[in-house]
Amino acid sequence: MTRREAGRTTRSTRAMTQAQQNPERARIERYDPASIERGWQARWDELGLHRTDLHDQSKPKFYLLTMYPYPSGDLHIGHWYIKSPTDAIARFKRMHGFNVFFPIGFDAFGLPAENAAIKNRINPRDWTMRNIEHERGQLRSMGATFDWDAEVVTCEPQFYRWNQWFFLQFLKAGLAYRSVSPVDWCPNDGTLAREQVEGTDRHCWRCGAKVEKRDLAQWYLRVTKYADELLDFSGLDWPEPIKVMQTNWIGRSEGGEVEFTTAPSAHHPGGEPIRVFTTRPDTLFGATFMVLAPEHPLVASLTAPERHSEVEAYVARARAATEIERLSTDREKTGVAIGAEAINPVNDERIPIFIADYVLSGYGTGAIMAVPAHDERDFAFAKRFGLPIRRVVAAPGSGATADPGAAAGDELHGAYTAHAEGEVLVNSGPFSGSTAGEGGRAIVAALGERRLGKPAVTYRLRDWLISRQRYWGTPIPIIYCDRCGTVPVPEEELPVRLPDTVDYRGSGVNPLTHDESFVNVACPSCAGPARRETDTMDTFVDSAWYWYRYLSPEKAGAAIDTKLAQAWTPVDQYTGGAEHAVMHLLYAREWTKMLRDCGVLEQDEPFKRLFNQGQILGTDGERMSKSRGNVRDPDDLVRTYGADTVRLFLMFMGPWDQGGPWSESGIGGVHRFLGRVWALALDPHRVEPGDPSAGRLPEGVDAAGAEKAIRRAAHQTLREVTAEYETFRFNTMVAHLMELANTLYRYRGSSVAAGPAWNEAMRLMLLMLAPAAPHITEELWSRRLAAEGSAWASIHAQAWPEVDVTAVVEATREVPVQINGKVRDRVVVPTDVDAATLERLALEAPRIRELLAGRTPDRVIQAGGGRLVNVVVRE
RNA sequence: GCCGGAGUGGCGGAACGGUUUACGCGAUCGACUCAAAAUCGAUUGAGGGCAACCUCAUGUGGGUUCGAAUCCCACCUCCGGCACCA
Repeated sequence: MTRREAGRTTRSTRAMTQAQQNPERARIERYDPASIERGWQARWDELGLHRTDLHDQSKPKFYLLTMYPYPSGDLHIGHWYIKSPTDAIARFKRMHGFNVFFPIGFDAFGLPAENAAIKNRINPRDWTMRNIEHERGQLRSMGATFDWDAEVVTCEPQFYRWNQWFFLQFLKAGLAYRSVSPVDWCPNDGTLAREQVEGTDRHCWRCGAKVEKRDLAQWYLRVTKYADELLDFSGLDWPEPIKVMQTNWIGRSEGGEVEFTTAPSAHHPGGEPIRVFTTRPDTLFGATFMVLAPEHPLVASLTAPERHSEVEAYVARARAATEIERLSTDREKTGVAIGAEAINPVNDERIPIFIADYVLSGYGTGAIMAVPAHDERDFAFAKRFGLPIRRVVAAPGSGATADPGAAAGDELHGAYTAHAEGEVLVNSGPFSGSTAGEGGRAIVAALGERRLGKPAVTYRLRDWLISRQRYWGTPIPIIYCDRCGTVPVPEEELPVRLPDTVDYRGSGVNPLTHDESFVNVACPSCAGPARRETDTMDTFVDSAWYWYRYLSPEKAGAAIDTKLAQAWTPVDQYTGGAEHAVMHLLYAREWTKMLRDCGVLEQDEPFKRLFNQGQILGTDGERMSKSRGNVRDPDDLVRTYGADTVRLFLMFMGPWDQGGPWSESGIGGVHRFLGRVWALALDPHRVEPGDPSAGRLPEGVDAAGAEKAIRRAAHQTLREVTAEYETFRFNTMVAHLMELANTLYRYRGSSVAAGPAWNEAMRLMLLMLAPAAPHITEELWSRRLAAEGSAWASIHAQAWPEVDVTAVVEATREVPVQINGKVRDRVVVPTDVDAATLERLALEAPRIRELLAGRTPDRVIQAGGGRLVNVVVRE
């Protein structure tokens, strides 16, 4: 026992003795979190209570992961909202005998560091490291049981070298590739990351300039390969909304691919195939024009000479327009004819070809057949440009028939897109008259025979663009040589380190591009002069696998200790915000699948169970952010109330998955509750002067009855609270503990106070509260042990208590009696009453007899095995 | 526009189809105190009644049921995501 411990024991023993001898006068010290929390945090650290032996097989493992923070400088109350309940889960699981691994780290690469560096002329690394140091202190002040030995900081070369190594594996496996594509570009600051483009008008976050598109050679990861597999969530216990969002993001769409050909003309020989993707092959006869994306590769060669200037102007305009402008549905359709025609393979009809920005180059084939009668967008375009509209699907009984003249498009006020039962094809040559479903399949089959069409599936999911024109990220390990082309950096030369000195030249341009010592390098293959890739990786790369690195953060020979990964992953429980639904959480799944395909891992999925806590907003209802000035600093709250109160308040506020605007009006109530627990534990005999019934047992209750009631309350609470921890219903968990405290308060100062039942209840109270409020419970636990003369042992190393079912049963219970569904009386009956007796007792209840006034009930219903009786009587 | 989620006291929120409003905040009153704070106790959905009690209330309107905050249909509002994806 340490000196401090010894001192504490003497003090607390003395306080208790005084209280027992002189209940009227004795005053215990008040609950003062500041004087106990630091001490216990240091003690836990010393003892290594939270260091996990990953090789310990004697206990079942539990990998608990919470999303690591970005070190922006200050954690706000929202971070605590995620982390303190998660820590309670860790402690709860440990008390259940699990070997819990609960690591933490820092998502240390990213834009704010560079932004601050440019503004304040400091190195992004120094800025980041200083913030991390500060946040470590904040996280420790919370009293969380993070295993700091496993900490991972992603901007360290020992971490990011493995990003590079993975990239090289992906390159070998054909999962990484380079391609020219349009990226967001700011005229002042150069290329922007996706998150640097703000607002619906898509402006640069730093200078406010309009962002446009530029073609750049970029590195991609071939994640679309996993589209179908990513749609499979079987075996994952994830929130339904996240699964829905990912499913929509992946956007699988089934249809057919149809090959049109270009018609010969004065400037073009024709015969060039143009493939289109459609989900409505049944409407093929209704195609009256074709639209290509402005970026479609055939646009230049197909455009008629006299149309060139107009087409080029349109393409340039489409390129400059912001994406939102382009994609906005309420904007009027624009486009130009390119002076060429396509031939529809089903009827050899020649239809004009347009380019229009409502057709996207990145989806399907970048070309569509336009069926204005059955597609709203095509309809709007046709109306605008005066193009024919031909109806080819008719609802039964609509009057439209196979007769071509009967269904002129002019009659339509909008596209007919509904799918009515039994709708049939019209104006569709040999397919007219068949139902839409059959006809569609028959059309695809007919085209298939001529090799002009086939069933096809497309996805909205795109490959992952990982190139960022930024300094503060993982350098992409590639060298460009004039003689050898694109050469990967040899694995043994990893890591490609970020240079320590950074010269921003006062602008946002990637400083790596003008760092000669970084850029100039000898080609690994021919030793001639070559240049390094200066792009770095998206920071979502780091978070796509960081939890594997926690298992062996120092390991030098490999990214992941595969043995430990096999034993410890997938993660059993992941907690974090839903804002990462389709970014981080999807990238993480993709990365694990890519690692599996490269033979690094065996598992298919990273996170078995996921929980999304709600988001704490500012008092203004907006997202908390420094720039809005609405962040709440947890340090202040901890100074005022102590970490236990803050932790408990965050759990008590409301359902964990809900969040909402920050309001601390109730925090005093939670603090008061802990003060009451403190008083119950240390001063059970006190008689409050303000309570007329204080110090006496409730009317008509003897000591034995009181003890029984106390035990019942304690064990009932234990039953509820255990279930609530398991299902993360922390708000009602706290409420139940408050109720138990209220119950005990009724017996405070009475003859049963500090008696056997009371002591048992207090023991359970402390154990139940321990995961949520670890400091106060540890303090009271240690005093309790000292008072008993037992050796100290941490409350957090205790086993979770068992419910004594015999304590919970009651001899009698109260049953509400309803007449026609309205409660009119209650009867007290033996717990084991049979249905017939219950009915008789219910009908004999005074109010019931009075209200029935001699009438015979039509029915008597007993609900829930006799928990309620409803007497039905007709008026 | 499409896809999710949510609407319960003055407020945060409880409630396996079965006693609506647990727990907490706030408010009012009382005890302790010279006083205040802290602490302790009581009351607190709305309306009516001296009372015991009665009536009405879970966004709106219907429905199913002995019984609906809960299930079904239609609508309104708020929050989140996607947004011309052929």
